[in-house]
Parts: sequence; structure tokens; C-alpha cells
Amino acid sequence: MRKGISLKDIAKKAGVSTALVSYVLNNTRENRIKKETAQRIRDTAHQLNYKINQVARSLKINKTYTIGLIVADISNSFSASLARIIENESEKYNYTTIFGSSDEDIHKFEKLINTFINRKIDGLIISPPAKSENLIKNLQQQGIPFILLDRYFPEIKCSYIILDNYTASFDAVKHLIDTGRKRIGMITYQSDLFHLQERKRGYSSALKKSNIAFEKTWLKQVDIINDQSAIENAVKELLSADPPINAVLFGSNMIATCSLKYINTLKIKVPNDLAIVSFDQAAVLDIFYAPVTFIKQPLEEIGLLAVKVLLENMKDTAAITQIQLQGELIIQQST
Amino acid sequence: MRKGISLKDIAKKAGVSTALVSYVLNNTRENRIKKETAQRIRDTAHQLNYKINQVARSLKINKTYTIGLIVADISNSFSASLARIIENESEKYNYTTIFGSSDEDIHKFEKLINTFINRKIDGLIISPPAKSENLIKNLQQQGIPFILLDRYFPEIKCSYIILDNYTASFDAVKHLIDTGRKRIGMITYQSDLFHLQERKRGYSSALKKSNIAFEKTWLKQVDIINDQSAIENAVKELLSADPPINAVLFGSNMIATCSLKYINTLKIKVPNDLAIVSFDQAAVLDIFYAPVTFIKQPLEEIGLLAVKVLLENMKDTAAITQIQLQGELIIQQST
DNA sequence: ATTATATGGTTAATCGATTAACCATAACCA
DNA sequence: TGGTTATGGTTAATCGATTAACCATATAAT
Repeated sequence: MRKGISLKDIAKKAGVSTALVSYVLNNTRENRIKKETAQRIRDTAHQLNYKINQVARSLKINKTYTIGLIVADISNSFSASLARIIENESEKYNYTTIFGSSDEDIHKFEKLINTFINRKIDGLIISPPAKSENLIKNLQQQGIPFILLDRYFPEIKCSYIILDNYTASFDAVKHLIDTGRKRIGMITYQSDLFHLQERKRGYSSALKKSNIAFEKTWLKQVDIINDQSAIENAVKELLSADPPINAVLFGSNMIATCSLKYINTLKIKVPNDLAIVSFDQAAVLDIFYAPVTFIKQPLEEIGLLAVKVLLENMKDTAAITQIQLQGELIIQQST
Repeated sequence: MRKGISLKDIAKKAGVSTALVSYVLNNTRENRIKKETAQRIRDTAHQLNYKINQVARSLKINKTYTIGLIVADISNSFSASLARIIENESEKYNYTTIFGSSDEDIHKFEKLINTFINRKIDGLIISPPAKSENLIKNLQQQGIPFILLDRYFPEIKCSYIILDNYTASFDAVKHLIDTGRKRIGMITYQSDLFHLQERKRGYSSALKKSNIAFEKTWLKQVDIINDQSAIENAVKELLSADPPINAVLFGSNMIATCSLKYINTLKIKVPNDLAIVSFDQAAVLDIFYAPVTFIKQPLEEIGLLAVKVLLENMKDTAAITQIQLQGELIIQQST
């Protein structure tokens, strides 16, 4: 880090105290400063190409104007889209975003949290991995403002913005049933995460409501570390059941991607042989020969709300805002 | 920002000076400190749940252990993958990444640069937008370590890691020709960016080398702000030429995505009626009914090298490392 | 007995910006 | 004339960690 021009340099050159320079550049005490002096200071700052040292400022004012963002995996379009929206929105409030991917790994997650705390972020926006309840509780104890995104723990009373996964899942399956499917499978993740439980609950609940007896071979749960071959196997098993399923709900865009890649190599025809619905939005779903019906999450709204609620929580630490948004079923040619 | 435990608190509780605490926690002057005292200090720090204040530390040591990353658009899988690799790699060296998307907008880009400078990042990794030459030169003058990624300006002598776009493009078109295509179109961006010029050059050079007379209607240039309808039009025009093209090279994964979405709605068959090659990797390319042949960029290598070279440049400010990597043509069923 | 040197630790300045608390002079007023 | 209020600015402490420069005592060496 090269050292640049400081307030002191400006003060010296303009023949005033550093205090005055600070007042001028921050537009504080406006009416207590002579116009010409103020202008001279501003000119000097400009001449010297002064750049404020945010590090020093942060130390002094005890605020960094930084938000820490922890997503599951920034290389996944779901996370990336959220990151983009959040970055954009925070910027409007003069906040900078620092980020990291947990990769669903609790240790990596913990490390990120600590890095962010050390850097004195003003608040955190977090998609927590499984088993991170205690770490989240620690945050609360330490009084660090944060908001959960996409996922939450029912046992923890804190702010969050999530999708109504139960309803989204229910509606998706209902749609499959309404379009004549009766043997409906689901491929999702093997995980404790509550939002994933909700997706399963919506699925089985929709079946039950239509008096379709759920067969447990219809539900495939793969490891949350996306593994192409595991997902292929799940698809294979669903299709080789007797009788085979004729519709399937994918629990995430990654599951959909891996499955579609495999389905592309088979002779079965979508939607005739197999109807498909997937969670999450992604370009891949549109490129499939039968563009895939999907549950669209209101990403823009989720991101904006996350920033907004976090900023509010930063002022009023006691505030808790829990928001559940509805997904939208975008029906395309796969169903 | 809540204020937490400081060195002072530990010092007081352990009955020593803050200096000693600092020495112990940083493992400096190891042999000059009594083992028991050191242990007592460490225990105290642990008891109090001490978290170092990186802000204060950065101010003092004049180094933030922060890297600024500016990509074109974090929500695009190309940028997102790079971001992920860079974040991971920097973390290994104890650097944190702060990021932003330029959206190909020079003003947004400039604002990001300034934000990062104010925050005293130790170095920058940048995918520069068009017309940003002067801003890049400013960085050089200010002595700020940086490295360009994916794009560069031939006139600026600085470190960069890029793809050999000319060769990649040449090889892709050569492949189309070798597989019997003679009327080959290209859809790329209308832009000054050198790497895009190189892609065009590779394209026309490959045609020339095979004695195919280039028709200027074969080259479609769309605005770099990805616009579905503009891209659809380009595809439409290429296909309605007389005679229509029978192969096409897409200049980016976004162009490919938009084009494929449209092509999906047509009756033409890939690869029989139209062979396709695209730049960049993306899941969408695999999901198309005829998985698309593409130019794979060595993202992992690009990301790792970017971090490595930047860290070197941070030590030796004079060093300049310019690396051009080769793409790999992954042949799939679209050709 | 005197000088080195090892051991174990402290003092205090510093990074750069902010800001409460002053200070000085001029202008105004009863 | 003496007191009040504007006007325009300065002084100096502070945020928390680092680190060069000391200090004190004990032990060893000559």
C-alpha cells in the first residue's frame, strides 16, 4: 500500500488545520467556514488528487460501510444473481460488499464469518450451511447485525428473507398433477436444511391432497455437493422403476442441470414421457429442447429486501424482520 | 459496529502491557517472552473472545490484505467462476476479496476503482471495460499494483492474463471448415475491446486461409449490453441470407444463450442445418439438444495466475508479467 | 570487581481522520 | 462601556494495533 496524500498534506498546502480540511471535505459545519477558504481547501484537495483513507476513517468513526456476504457458491447462477443485486443495492447506500462462498462447508463458513468480523463489517447477509445454528447464535450474542438469506432455522429468532418453499413446491406438484401426471418423482438434496425439508413437505403434501399414494422410491436425495454421477443414478432409478415415473421435480437448478445433461442422452421425450419442473431460475432451463417449467424466485426482491432489512437492523439492533416471499411457477414446454 | 475486546482489555486483565500482548498474539519476539506469560496472555485472549481489529491493524501496518476484483458482470457464469477461483485462491494467502461489476459501464467502473482505492486495497484484479485506458494509466501513475484479466490494451504496458483469442477463434473456425462448412457466420459484440477484435481477426483469418471469401453480412455485431432481440435479429439475418450460413461462431456465452433460446423455437436442425461453436464455457451449452462445441478457457489457471502475479507485482512494483493462455476446443454434437 | 549478555518486559510514537472543546476577533446592542 | 453573539478557525484527544527504543534484573565472562 503506497501512502498517498493525507489531510495533513492538504492542510499544510492550504495553510489551515487538518480539522478545517475535514470539516470542509465532509460538508460539516458549513456555515461556520468562509466560502473562499472552503474553496481553497477543495481546490487543493483536487490538485493533490486526494483520496480519503477509509481505513483511518473507519477506525475513528467505528463504522466501515462494509457488508459481508456469504453465499453457498458464487459460481452458481442463483448465488451470483443474488450477489449482483445485493452488491448493486448496497452501493446505493455507499456500502461496499465483501464476499465468500461457504461451499456448504461449515468450517469454511466459520472462517469467513471470523474474517468478516475481524474486518469489522457493519453487517452480514448470510446463506447459512447446514449445522451452522450455533455459529448464527454466536453472531446474535455478539450483537452483530445480520440477516439470513434463502435459508433459516426455525429455532433461531432472527431476521430472514426466504421463499415460501412449501407452497412453491406444493404448487409445482399440483401443476404436474393437474396436467395429468400421477407418478411424480423428486430429486433433492440429502440435508437438514429447513428450506429443503419444506420443499419435500410441499411435494408429499400435494400428492396426498390428490390422493396419490407416495412411493418412497419416488424421492431421491443426493449429496449437496453436486455430483453428476449421483444425480444421473437418481434419474436412472426413477425412470427404471416399474412403472416408471412420468414427472419429476428438481430441487435446485444444479440438480436440474445435471439431470438434463443426462436426460439429453436418453431416448425419452419431454414432456410426453416425462414432465419436468425445477426450482430456481437459470438459463439452462430455457435452452433445453423443451424449455423447463420452473419455480421462479423473486431474486430482485429478495436482494433488495435483504439490504434494506439489514440496514434497518443495523440501526435498531432489536428489530427482527422475517419475510417469506412467494415463488412463481413459470410454465414452459416441459410440462 | 459494536466495539469489542481490544488489546488493551487483554493487557489489563493479564497484567501486562499491550505491546507484550501484541508480540504474543503475533508470535513475534518468541524467544524473548516467558512461556507462562505468553500462555496466560493467550488464555486471556481466548476467554475474552478477542477478535483482532483488522481496521486498526491495516492503518498501522499500511496494508489491508484486501484485493479488489472488478468483473464485467458477476451474474454471468464466466465472471462468477473466475470470481470464485480468485476468492478461493486469495484466501489461501490471507487476502479478502471485495468486488464489483462494471456492467461495461465506464462510469461505474471508475466509481468502483475509487471506492477500492479509498479502501486501500493492496492490489486490483480487473476486467476493464472499453474506453478505460486512461483510468488504467492513472492506476499505473499512482503506483497501485493491478493486473488485467481477460482483456487488455496493447498500448498499455502492464501485467495481464488473457486468452489467446486470435488462435482460439481461428481454431474454432478451422474446425468448422474441416467438418465441411463453408458459409460461416459470427455473432460478436460491437466493441473496441482488443480481445474482441482478436476474435474477429481469428475468424476472418481462418476463412482466408481456406480461401473462403468472407461476406460482410456474415459478421453480426451486437451491442455489448446483451439484448435478446438484437441477438435474435442477428441470427435471423444470418439464416435468411441467400444462401444462408450453415455454421456460426458465437463470441460469448451470453450471445450463445440468447441465440440458442431463439434457435430452439425454429425448425432448423443442429448440426445438420447449422453447426455451432461458442466461446466460453457454460452449462447452457451442454443442455442444448445438440450440446454445443465450445472454446474452453482455462479459468482455473487464469484465476490462480491472476492472484499469483498480482501478489508478485505487489512486492516488486516494477515487474510486468504478461501471460497469454491457449483455449481448448471442446468438440460436442453441435458440429 | 567490572563488563557483557541474556531474559523479560515497558514506554510512547505512530498510522490518518474525526470532533468536542476551545480561542480570537469583529460586530452589535443597551 | 461592558456584555453578547457571529464569524472563522485551531488544539488535541481519540480509535486499536504495531514496533523501535528503552529499562531492569540476573547470570556469565574476563
